[in-house]
Amino acid sequence: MFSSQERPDGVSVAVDLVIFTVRDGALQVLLIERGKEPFLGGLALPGGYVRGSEGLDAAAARELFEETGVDPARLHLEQLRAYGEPGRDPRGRVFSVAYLALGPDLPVPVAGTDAATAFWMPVKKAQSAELAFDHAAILSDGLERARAKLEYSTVATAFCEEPFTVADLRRVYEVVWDAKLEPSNFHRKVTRAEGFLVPTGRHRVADLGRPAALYRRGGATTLTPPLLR
Amino acid sequence: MFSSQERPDGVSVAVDLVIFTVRDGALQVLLIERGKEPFLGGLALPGGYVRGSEGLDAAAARELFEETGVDPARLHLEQLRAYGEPGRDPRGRVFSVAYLALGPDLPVPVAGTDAATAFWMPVKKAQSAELAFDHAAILSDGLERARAKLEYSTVATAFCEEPFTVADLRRVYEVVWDAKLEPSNFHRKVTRAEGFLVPTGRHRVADLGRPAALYRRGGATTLTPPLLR
DNA sequence: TGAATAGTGTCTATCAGACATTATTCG
DNA sequence: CGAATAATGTCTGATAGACACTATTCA
Repeated sequence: MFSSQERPDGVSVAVDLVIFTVRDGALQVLLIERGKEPFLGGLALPGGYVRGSEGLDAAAARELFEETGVDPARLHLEQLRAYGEPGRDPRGRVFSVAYLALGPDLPVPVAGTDAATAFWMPVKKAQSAELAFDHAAILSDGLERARAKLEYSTVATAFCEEPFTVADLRRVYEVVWDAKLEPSNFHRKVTRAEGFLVPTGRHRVADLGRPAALYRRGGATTLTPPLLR
Repeated sequence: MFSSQERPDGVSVAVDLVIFTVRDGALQVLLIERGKEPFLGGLALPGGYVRGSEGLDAAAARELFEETGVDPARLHLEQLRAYGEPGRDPRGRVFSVAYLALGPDLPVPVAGTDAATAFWMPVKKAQSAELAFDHAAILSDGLERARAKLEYSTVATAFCEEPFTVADLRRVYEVVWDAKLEPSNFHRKVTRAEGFLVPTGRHRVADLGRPAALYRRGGATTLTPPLLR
């Protein structure tokens, strides 16, 4: 049905995941130590081939579950972009569609199906490390996407376990943007933004200081007005 | 080297292009009438298979040139996203990476290499028409990306042939956003935005009214402060 | 001069950051 | 009470939209 010129052979498509969480006061990314060639023993983003019967989103959700054991419904998962430079994978022509996943501090992930070891690493450290394939570029794109989305969307709440406080949310912004934010102005802006936070009416008592009001995620996905960096 | 389970066979990767221009006071998209099955005679976005030796960006640039005869360097070209639902192409497992191209009112495009007929169609009309594959969704995603990017980036100038006037640029915003903008406030904002417009010192005399100052694109890619819809 | 478009100035409500102040809890 | 954090209030400068006004051209 196709000439080989029109429809190139030997092509495969994978998904790679940039999974971020806030942990120990730092933005961390889930990495694996590769259990096979190429880059055996090297650091890489989790991922795998898309199966014949599944779509890209489904493949990303499946890989997410296999690598972390976490229900994908509890995380924010969105497509980042596709990568397809001819030399990006020494095995041949492998296209990769990268996904960005954001979630609360997750249980330490289990070993994946590739018998690879998965673990969290601070993003700053991961950017200095040598990552396999073009994963350094994918990580960089994922970080920039996450930073940008915090401005004009409500995804920052994906990093928070419900219920959460305004200070919890502020620490997410501070860690992702690597910047200090004025607590009182931040409080005013996020509580006034329509559909961002829903008060639970309850409070969380800390070791010190006035108890903070607890919130759940609101229904809005876009943040109006945006919170500018 | 690979088991068939790990690396699925019979997979191909294509690029599809959402090419927008402003023409006759409306946002228009480049469509082709398909010259072969499937969807023979139907309307579709231009596109084609990625070749063995080229990357995604290169494939998009090549297809752009083949469909429009226009030097890709003169257009803004960026990746939109990847599409890969199993049933999206009746020929089999075809992944598509969609690109968004924005350019000034281009010469009427030439027939493509697939012996297909290419032509401009107003976006509103194209959204009512039946498009092949999942191209209606791709067009919709492209339109939303273009609308959003006009807010916080300088890409709107990609629609203007240099040199251009502030009114030319305003008409781009009005057509893409489908909204009227206050001319005087628009003028103030775009001329003050750092790196957006570079004055040429020259003016364009119209049939009527005071001659308008002519500008070229500035070096900035992000628009600060953003122009909100 | 009148019509039309370009460009500037002005007014006001709103919103940002900065920071003071009050509220609530624990030790 | 003192320390610490949460939450509200206040002040000021910047900006947005609305719109008046001036500038420049052609017929």
